[in-house]
Amino acid sequence: MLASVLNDTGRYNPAMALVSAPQQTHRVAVLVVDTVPSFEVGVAAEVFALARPELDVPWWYGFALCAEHPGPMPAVGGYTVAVPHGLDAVRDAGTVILPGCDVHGTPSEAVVSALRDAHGRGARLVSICSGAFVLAATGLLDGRRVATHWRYAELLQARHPALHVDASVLYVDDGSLLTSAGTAAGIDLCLHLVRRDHGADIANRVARRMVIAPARNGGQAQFIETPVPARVAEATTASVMDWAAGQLDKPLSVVDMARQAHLSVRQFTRRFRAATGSSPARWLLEQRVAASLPLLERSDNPVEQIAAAVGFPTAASFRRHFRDAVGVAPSAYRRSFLGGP
DNA sequence: GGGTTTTTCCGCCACC
DNA sequence: CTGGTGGCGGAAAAAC
Repeated sequence: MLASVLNDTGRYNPAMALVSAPQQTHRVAVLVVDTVPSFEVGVAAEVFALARPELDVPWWYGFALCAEHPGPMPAVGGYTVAVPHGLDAVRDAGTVILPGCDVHGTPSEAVVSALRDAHGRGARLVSICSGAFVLAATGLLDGRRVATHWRYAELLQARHPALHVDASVLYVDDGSLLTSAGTAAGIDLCLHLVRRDHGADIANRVARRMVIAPARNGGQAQFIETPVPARVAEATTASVMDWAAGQLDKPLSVVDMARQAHLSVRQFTRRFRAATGSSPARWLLEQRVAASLPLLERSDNPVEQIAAAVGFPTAASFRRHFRDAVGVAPSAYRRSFLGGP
């Protein structure tokens, strides 16, 4: 195990970064404008720069860390990063990531025009946290829904009144312009890009290797996908998921969901997997367990009653699946809340 | 726990 | 030929 972990740490070679992905759309440039935000740059490097020989994909990303003036730059944490690339990397990239920066800074004209040019060429512009301030300076976000860190939402809105700043979502996918909330939401957004490029299955495997949840708890409500022409599989699946999530108290089966989608069970299962990377029954089970958590925490209804309320056929099967998913029995879980510190 | 029945999943193939 | 679709059957999982 240890050996495989060590082998997996993939060396980053700046000289190779821009040639390892043959096509422009596969190149990711991370553009820093002042102090290097260690965590966010690290997230992008982890998702896009790490070698992933275990995945059976036709291509993976090229990666370039860049700044207007390449060379040593201070990083959060008190060390120095030798930024290897200049704005050329932005011109060559299909995806440009703007990690957090000083919200009181003003991006230079060179940076702004490099970003506008990249977007004009069809590149995706992606911000994490306060990176939205740099993106907003280009004017490209005007009239659009935008995510940023909740601490900066008001400031961003005040400075760019034409934006619709939404502080309640993890990220917003507006096709070629994507914005995300505070630091860790950058992980969600980077995985979302992988999902768009390679499908849910590959994205889930990347998430698993990063040892994080493939999609954050709470389902659709926490992120918004605007106009992007949603793929058929995602549209049908999403509406059935909404429908099913609204009546978890009933013992719905995969057959019921397929009927709701007006598809054969076979075809529905196929689309569901294409859209989510999981199977309908597994997803239903996860939803039921997730729905039981607040009931256990906030009510003292008997476990049997909660089992029925979230659609388990019997309390025995609820206990079994709860233990599988959470690690402890429902009663023990509740006790840990009542006892509380 | 252990055995039986039912449900789910997925490769495969035939059909537009 | 390509690509979406539906059904079959057996393995695996869940329910009982």
